[in-house]
Amino acid sequence: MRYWLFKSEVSTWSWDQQVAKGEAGEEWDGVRNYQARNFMREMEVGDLGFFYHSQKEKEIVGIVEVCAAAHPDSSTDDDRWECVDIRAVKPLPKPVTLEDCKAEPRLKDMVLINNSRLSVQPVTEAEWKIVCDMGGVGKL
DNA sequence: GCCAACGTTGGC
DNA sequence: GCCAACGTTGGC
Repeated sequence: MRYWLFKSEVSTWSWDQQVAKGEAGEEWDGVRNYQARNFMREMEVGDLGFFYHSQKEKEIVGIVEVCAAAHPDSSTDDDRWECVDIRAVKPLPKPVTLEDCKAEPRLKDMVLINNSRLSVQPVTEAEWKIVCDMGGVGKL
């Protein structure tokens, strides 16, 4: 079981849209970055991830679960690109902002802080627990 | 709206 | 295979 972080601009694909897809989930398509794609290839069904709103809100707003392993990205004919499907699990009772993460010394190595441009990134188990605590997430 | 960081492209 | 030019992302 591994942990991840999915980043999206609200105007492109928001948490609310993700929630509206319900149990079926939705393709995390449109990723055109090799590093991000490689992480998606490593994902397994059941892995959990944070859903992060970039640019305006800059906060982790919810938790998602990988519900389909990597497969060709249906938004392009280019077979280099693959994506996974994710479904919303639950929102964070208290969203954790980028600022909050920067203020927490134990999160200083988070990829989110150190490589802000990577749209799909790994999260360590320790980081996962800290952010869940900060966000008021109870049992999943 | 600006700019720094980064990834990709293409000429050599 | 190097590197300059360019485009994109995302924090500020």
